[in-house]
Amino acid sequence: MQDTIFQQFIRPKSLFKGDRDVLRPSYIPDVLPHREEQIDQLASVLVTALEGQRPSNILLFGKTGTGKTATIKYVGKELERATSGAGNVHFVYMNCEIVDTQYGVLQNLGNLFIHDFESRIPFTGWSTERVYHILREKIDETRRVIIIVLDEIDKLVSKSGDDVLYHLCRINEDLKNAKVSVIGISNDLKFTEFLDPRVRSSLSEEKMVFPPYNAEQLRDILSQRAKIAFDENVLEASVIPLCAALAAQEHGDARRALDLLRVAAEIAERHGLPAVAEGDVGRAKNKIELDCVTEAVRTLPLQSKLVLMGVVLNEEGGNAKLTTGDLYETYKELCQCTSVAILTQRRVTDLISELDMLGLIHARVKSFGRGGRTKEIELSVPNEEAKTTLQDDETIGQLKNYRLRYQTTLM
DNA sequence: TGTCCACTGGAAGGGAGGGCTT
DNA sequence: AAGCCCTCCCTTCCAGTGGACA
Repeated sequence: MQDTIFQQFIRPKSLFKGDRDVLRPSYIPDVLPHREEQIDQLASVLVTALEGQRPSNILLFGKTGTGKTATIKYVGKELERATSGAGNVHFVYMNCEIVDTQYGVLQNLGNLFIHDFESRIPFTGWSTERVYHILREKIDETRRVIIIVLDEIDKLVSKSGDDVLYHLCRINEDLKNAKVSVIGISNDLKFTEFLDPRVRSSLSEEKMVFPPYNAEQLRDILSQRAKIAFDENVLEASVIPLCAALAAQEHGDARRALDLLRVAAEIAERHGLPAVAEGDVGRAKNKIELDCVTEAVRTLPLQSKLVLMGVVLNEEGGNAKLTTGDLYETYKELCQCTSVAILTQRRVTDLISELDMLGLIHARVKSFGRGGRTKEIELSVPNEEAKTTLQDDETIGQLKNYRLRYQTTLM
């Protein structure tokens, strides 16, 4: 094989033993280290379902990567296993970041109980009230205890209010044969403040908080998965502790720790190395951060891209901090250049807030006394990265080598 | 102490676009 | 075809505001 034209393309032996999905956060292992307490607590509440009774509604809190989703899915699996054969408990999971409207949640839930394709609830067209009616009917027909898990429930509430939760919390009053209990999962401890008091008390019959993992616990989690994912001696001794330490710094995020390990291994593999070294973890960290930025920028709507481009070009022109007014002027200029409709300043302030929430820019309200009160805006990601990704957009691409006409500097 | 600037950010509502019902 | 419903994106209107300045 040596000296043939194929030599350079031969892929080195994979560093992964088998399925690399083991290192993805979506993988649910058979054992969840350091979540025994939470599992027991959940089991003690949900055991009621096995007796055919409605378990209390539960709210789970905890930052990202603290194992909330994995734990609840694990418990759900166990619960269904415990009832195998009888099947009198049905466990339903829904992520409210993906389905984030009232109608959407009811429609998706409803369709889980409708197996006949013809009579499925359409994704639009019906009144919410009607969808709720069907859902209630279908749930009642099951004659089971239904446990509905709403992940990222805070996203649903902040976007569409608490009407769905109100419906779901009082659905039992209208059911004759089935029983429903709701489990909400949230990153945000304070989200219940926005709920109607009746919904709040009903939903938080039981509350649980998932603490962040510390570095030691993260090491255990990584070691457990690494055993499944890699052969021995593929990881240098310092790799897992380093991944764990880096993730522990970020509020003990197990998801981040797993990503670091997986990406580090992929990098080492691509370089044809026989093992993963400490340096690969550093490279993985940079790659993950950069990928997050490019992905966030790439998927922005055009108007937001133009606003961001305004920030990028201002920074390039030496105007690193700008006000809403300045940015709006730049934005209008860019719209004219690209023949895009100009939005109002009110709308652009919302886009600025969205970019801020995505972490692409940093905008804080600042008062300049008689100079008025406005936002001070700066880019919070590398300029080059943002610009290159923005220019991949067909419309923004027209602005290559564009120099701003309007330029001011902040006092 | 009051004024005033340049906004901020809430509220209400319009209209386009998707699709169902009658 | 007309009449609904729901969501999304956007506009219009406007009360509220932190702090420099007179």
